[in-house]
Amino acid sequence: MNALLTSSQRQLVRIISESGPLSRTEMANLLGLSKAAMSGIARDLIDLGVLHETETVYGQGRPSVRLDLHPECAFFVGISLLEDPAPMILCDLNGKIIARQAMPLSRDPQVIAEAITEGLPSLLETHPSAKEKLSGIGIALSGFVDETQSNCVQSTLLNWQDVPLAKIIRERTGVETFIENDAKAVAVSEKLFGSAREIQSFSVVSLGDGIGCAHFIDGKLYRGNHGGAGEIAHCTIEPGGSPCRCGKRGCLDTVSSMKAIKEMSRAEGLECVSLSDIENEASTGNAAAIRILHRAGSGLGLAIANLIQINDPGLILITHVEGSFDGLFGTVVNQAIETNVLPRYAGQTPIRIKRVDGDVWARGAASIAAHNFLIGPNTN
Amino acid sequence: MNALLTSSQRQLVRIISESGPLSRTEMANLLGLSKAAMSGIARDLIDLGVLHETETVYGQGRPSVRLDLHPECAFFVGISLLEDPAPMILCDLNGKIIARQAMPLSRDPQVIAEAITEGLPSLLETHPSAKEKLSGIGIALSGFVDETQSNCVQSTLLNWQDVPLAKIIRERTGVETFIENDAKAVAVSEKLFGSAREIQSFSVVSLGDGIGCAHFIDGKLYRGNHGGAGEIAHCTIEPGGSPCRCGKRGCLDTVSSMKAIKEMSRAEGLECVSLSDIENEASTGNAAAIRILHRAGSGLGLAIANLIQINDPGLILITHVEGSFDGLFGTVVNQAIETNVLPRYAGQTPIRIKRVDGDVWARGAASIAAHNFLIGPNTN
DNA sequence: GTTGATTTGTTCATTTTCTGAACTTAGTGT
DNA sequence: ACACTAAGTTCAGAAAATGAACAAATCAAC
Repeated sequence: MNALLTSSQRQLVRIISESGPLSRTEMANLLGLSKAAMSGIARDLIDLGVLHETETVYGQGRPSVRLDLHPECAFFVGISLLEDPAPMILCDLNGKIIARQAMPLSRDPQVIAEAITEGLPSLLETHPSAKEKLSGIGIALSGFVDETQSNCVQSTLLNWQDVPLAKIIRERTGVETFIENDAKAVAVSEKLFGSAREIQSFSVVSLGDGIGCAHFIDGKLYRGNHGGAGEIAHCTIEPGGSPCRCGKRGCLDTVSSMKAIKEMSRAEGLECVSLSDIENEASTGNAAAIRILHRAGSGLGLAIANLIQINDPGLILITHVEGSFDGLFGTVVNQAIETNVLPRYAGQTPIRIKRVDGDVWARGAASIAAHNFLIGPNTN
Repeated sequence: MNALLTSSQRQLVRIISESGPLSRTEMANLLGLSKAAMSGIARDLIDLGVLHETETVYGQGRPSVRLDLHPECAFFVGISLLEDPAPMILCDLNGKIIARQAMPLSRDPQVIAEAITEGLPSLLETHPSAKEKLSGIGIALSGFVDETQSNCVQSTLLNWQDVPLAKIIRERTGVETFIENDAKAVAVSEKLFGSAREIQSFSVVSLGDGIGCAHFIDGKLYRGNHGGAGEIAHCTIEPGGSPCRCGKRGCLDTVSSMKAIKEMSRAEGLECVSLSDIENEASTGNAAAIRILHRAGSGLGLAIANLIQINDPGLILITHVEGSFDGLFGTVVNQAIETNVLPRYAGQTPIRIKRVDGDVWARGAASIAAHNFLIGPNTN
């Protein structure tokens, strides 16, 4: 369906998805086209059901009519391979989740493809036009993905090496499929559906059992030369520090990930299932808890400060699933960022904290499919 | 002159400047145009004197003829405001330096504009067609420059705050003028004229009295949200370390810049005018010299390792004016990079060392003008 | 109210740009 | 000398964008 759009039509879809609803005149200016050309392109896209007219904006002169993407012109399926069972969601172009189900996780690509094929019909049944308008499947996983978003180059969690997962699923289901690293998928969903819509360059730091990070640069996901951009978790934060599972020492992952915080707590004899537990201990004055949170927060703050110094992003978005960010940990993180960023910049880079729910990964996965639908593989 | 090129013509110029000489068929494929369209566009550009035919490549079938930019279709002037007197060079589209002269440095933009206007005629006289084909002036300076490459937002060295230098010079000389941060200018010249031509994403780290850094990402200079991308010099490398002139502590600048190395040497009673001096001391076993070089090298290596982890560039190009990089310092830098990069990546990111001469900044400045001529301000 | 100013969006003839197909050109391989 | 291959050209026709005139929908002012 996307293939039958002309290049101008695709450009238009792209700027609307980036800038939100726009009038025809605004779009003409943004694309450098004449009003006459715009008029035709907009009409065609409305006829195709891709665009629709929304609010009317009154000013001096004839009011302008904003055009927006029709949320139900395309549907996407997103699957997260980070949990077992693997969540599987159906959502529309606005990122609205329409249906949710789960499938068994497997390490065998063929079995995954089979499970998806089996799960699809019941998922698509939840909306009358989802089946015919299904435009892509997205998959989020922990690991490295190549630039075609088709092959998983390496995944420790899944024990994969050069697995052409997207191709296998594409062949099995007949639906366009793309895979992506978990953190990068979250960044794309924040750009497409979330709070970073209008920001061209930003970084997402996702805090969970591990620490993920991904960058948008000049409006595009930057994947890095080997797909490894954003591997902040293995920045050395404490030179000569504790050994990390990656083989080196003092990685951010050994200090500030939830996994590390839990382990350090356990070593100190503290009960810690979630961040709140140790925050509670700290608030009652437990020295060990305070020490752990301080160390973790300073580490994460330093890493983010380095990121700011190196890339000067327009926003740092910290996403977390754990309890809260208002306690000692969050405070220390913010302080550490402040003290390690060039004073000229301190406070200049907005830091936004966002608590996310269990749907992040699946929704991120769906956004990968949506992104490929909206922007397409080619950057023409 | 550039203004009269059509958008297709400009696209073609851009891909040749990025990929080097190409045959018409190759260009047609890269741009997604038909051979017929290419034929016409190429003919027009050859008639305009922008392109010319170079080697003929024999294979099966009719041989293909590579087209390249005509080096003398445009000339550029580059000026470095980093030294007094300020070097001023004339170069062609290949970055070949045709003439060199100098002008007095000033902190008054009007005086600078005046000095340039006075210096231009004699510089342009050195080549018969330079005057009529002068296509831009580029200026490199130490400080922050806005995204239009026209205003200097802030420069400590020149004691400037929001100085519209490019506009002033443009008005005074009537020539298109762009300014840029020194490190970013070097990155552009390496992409355009240097050893990073074919690499889409890379970072340049320039080591001198200070430490500069700039990134190319997906074929474009990434300036950062406030023009501050690459301010690696003020990454915290030694938490709680020595105070830096920026106001914080333990910045890379206080450990690994030539300025820092020289100061540390002096504090230890060692004579140190250039890096070679202290390298010599170290090679004779002087413990203090070894300690200083170790500390400086580890710091720089750690910072570069962080950069690799965060951005996964396709190349790190370290430029330096000082003596050599084969001694202890260079060895320690490389070791520190190795030990602080995720083992999976270690050795995957090429590190290239390049000794540069005194023309770097002026040539970098000229490349900024060339870049604006070739790519244009608009990314259409 | 009515009128004028103002800006959005449409229509249509014209121009610009690109394509497809046939063709020419300049080689290689046998 | 002969077919074979691929590069590049030509040209008629299709596609896309433009400019200018115009219709539409509002505000502001009298």
